[in-house]
Amino acid sequence: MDDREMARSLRLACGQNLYAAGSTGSPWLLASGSIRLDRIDQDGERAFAGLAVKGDVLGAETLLLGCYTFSSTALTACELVPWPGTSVQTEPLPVLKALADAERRGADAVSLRCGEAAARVKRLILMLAHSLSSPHLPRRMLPALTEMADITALTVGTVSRTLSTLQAEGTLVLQDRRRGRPPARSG
Amino acid sequence: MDDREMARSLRLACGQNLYAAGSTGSPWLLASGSIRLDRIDQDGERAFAGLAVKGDVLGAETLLLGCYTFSSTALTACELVPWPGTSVQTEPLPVLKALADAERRGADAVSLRCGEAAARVKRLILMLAHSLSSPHLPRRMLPALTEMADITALTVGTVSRTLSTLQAEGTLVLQDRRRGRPPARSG
DNA sequence: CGAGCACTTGATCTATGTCAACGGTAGTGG
DNA sequence: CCACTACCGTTGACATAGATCAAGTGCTCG
Repeated sequence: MDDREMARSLRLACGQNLYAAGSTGSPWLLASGSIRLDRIDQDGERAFAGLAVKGDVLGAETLLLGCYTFSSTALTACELVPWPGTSVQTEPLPVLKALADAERRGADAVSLRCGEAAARVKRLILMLAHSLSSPHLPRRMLPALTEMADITALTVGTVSRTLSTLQAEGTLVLQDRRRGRPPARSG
Repeated sequence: MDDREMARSLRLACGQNLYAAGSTGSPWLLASGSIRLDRIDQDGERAFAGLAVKGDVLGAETLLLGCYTFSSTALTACELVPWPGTSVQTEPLPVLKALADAERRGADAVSLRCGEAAARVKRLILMLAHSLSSPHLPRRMLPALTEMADITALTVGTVSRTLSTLQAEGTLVLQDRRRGRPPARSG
């Protein structure tokens, strides 16, 4: 990333939207944080469709379609840079990277719906914190329980109980227990 | 598709593998039928990762990586043609089509894990039969119950009961009730 | 200080899993 | 042609993970 791109980079607070499905725009590279992708299902409901983490490319489909297929919302604070940046857009290689990302993302999202509640929540936390080595996790790294519940197809209550169990076992150590109300959203 | 490609096209019987994760190869376009994609999860288990239907591109990641990311197995009889065929591989457009397919596939796979058993099974059947207009569905269009159970994260018993209910309701009409043992597999 | 939201926790209910028995179909080998 | 075998699918009885409903705590903001 050169200086121009650095200047065009974008920060999102937890809960902010990056873009909405159908709106026009261009692709982004997620430099840090985690983002939730949603689409409108056949019932008109906004439904979870994927999870993007550090290093992933988002919205590459705009190169083909001009507009975004999914909506995207920051699960935690995020940093984004324009993509593919200075390299020529007609080269296939960066697009193939986006393709590989999209495939892995889809498979990961499916795996968050497999198995028991504890396994699902653990897997989600590992995906969100996969760069961290210690089990000590700042609470702010995790999205709200409502989000985690949505992503894992569990309920808030179950996620809460599961997290308590994991902490009691020592599997997970969260540093600041409570979240409180998030900062006011501007999106 | 020109004559050369037609000649290189491939037919798969229900249950046959097209390729295995990690093996070398090139992309395919699924001309008819449905294919299940799997990957090896962190426990070494083969886990459902996506569902490809008529018109989808499979294995586009080989253009980047040389080898397949997922394993692929025919859920029903399939016809495949090499992709991107005669068009130049360095052009980004076909790759972008593969990208869009991969994204939709991921979101569809997630949606098959949402909601109650009946809704999940219904959604799967619609995806497999989306080209059909009538509710009358030849049983051979559907994959084995074990596959459907795996894909929807239900059990064989539940899928069976759900299908019975849907048929009793008249929501679904299957034409030949039973499947029996599938033909001997050569792959 | 009051309102609203995020989270926790308890009691109860239920959809679905588990376990098990059975029948039907297709392939196999005599 | 007829067992024999191996699955695939169906169905029932029972167990349970997680949903639902509900009450309560503690943030943060205005």
